Amino acid sequence: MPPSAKIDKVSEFTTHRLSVYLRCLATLEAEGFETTSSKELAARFNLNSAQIRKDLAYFGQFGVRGVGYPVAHLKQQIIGILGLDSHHNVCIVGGGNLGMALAEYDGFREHGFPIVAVFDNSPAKIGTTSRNGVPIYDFRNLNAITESLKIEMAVVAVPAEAARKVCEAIFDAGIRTILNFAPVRLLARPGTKVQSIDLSISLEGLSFFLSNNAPEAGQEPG
Amino acid sequence: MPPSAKIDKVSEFTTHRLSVYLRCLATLEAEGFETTSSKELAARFNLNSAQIRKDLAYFGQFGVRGVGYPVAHLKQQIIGILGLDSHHNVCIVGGGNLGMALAEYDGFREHGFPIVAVFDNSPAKIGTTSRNGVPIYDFRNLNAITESLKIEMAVVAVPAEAARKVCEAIFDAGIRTILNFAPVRLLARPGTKVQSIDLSISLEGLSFFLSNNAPEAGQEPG
DNA sequence: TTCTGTGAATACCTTCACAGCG
DNA sequence: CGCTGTGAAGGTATTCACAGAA
Repeated sequence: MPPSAKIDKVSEFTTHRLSVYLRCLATLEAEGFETTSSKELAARFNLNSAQIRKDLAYFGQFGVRGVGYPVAHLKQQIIGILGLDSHHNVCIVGGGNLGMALAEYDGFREHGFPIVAVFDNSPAKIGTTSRNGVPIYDFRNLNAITESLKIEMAVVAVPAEAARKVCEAIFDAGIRTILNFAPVRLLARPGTKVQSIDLSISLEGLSFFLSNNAPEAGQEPG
Repeated sequence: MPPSAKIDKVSEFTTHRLSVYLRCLATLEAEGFETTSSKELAARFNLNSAQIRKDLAYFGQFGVRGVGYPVAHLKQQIIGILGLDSHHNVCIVGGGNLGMALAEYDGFREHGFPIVAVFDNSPAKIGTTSRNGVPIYDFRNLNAITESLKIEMAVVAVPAEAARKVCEAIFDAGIRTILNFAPVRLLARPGTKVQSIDLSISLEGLSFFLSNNAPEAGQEPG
């Protein structure tokens, strides 16, 4: 069977874990390991070894029974599966506080996602660059610049009110993936994908924890 | 029964959704609505109405059968449940690229999570402030400053290699909640909570999507 | 009647446990 | 033997569907 046969069935949980495995394999490779096992990988984080085997089995038979997985080869396979063998140009939409912060963060580039443009609608900003040299363009030129710079992903960092409209414009420009920081549930069109990172939700989840878990025992309910 | 009786059973999915409901209620209140229903809330995002009723039922009986939920009251209840009726002081550990970007992002403060300190170990940075005036302290003074500034949450923005050690130090200082940006699985101690935001994983998930979903139909497997 | 609150049913994800290959 | 790959079992989250209160 072709390795892509099961690919529709893989959940986001699985693909997220693939990223984690990839990281671990990079470490193992750097440490000189040539082979590893699902058990060893599982021990490195807090995971079940069957989970790892199952995740990998969605994409092919990478292991050798009785032996384990060849580190370098498996790493290369996961890179291929995740599409990380080539760069993906990214733009940031929204040159405000968060947008500029993200534009100036090197982590994107280091992981193969270079930020090639910021889009904003403020005349004061358009034509300038971020501190690390990313040019700020007029959002109205999104379509043309997306094409000329081969942009494949957009990071949405606009206020909540604007997010939905901006999202539509991004899809219209032919960008099919969005990393959304606006506190809004954006709905992907068929053939597109939205991944949301919601700082408020994360913080409020921690706040909930603080409210409902006293520092040291104590509060008996009822 | 006391409203806290079921509180142990609520999953993170539920608390995250509570944040979403809260936002929606704030909008509805601003729009002048006095009452809403699980159906109406469900329609606003893409959710099932039973889900909403169930989520809310963990914490009490806020609705009126045949009528719905009183917007202002429910909003206030959720604020209470999430512990958002008071501020939570936050520190950022790691004054690098991402850490400073986050320190200069106003969103935290606007949502009731003021950033009161950045910790770093670089002598060049210690004693200076971020562009918006957050002081940068020596990480070795974490314990004392945590106490004097009443810090309740830490944002971890250090390189992967340092994250685990930093996490331990944060817990030792008495901070019980961490928002982790380092690409490492951190394990919470009993009585503490770690919430991770992993930009690489999010980006790689989008990359996977791009690799496995052609722009318009086409790739027949097999 | 309308809409909540909730047991039952379903779908999904994870873990177990083992057959089968090297 | 050891470890992978995988069906079966177990958990958890979501959705259905309806009894019951206003």
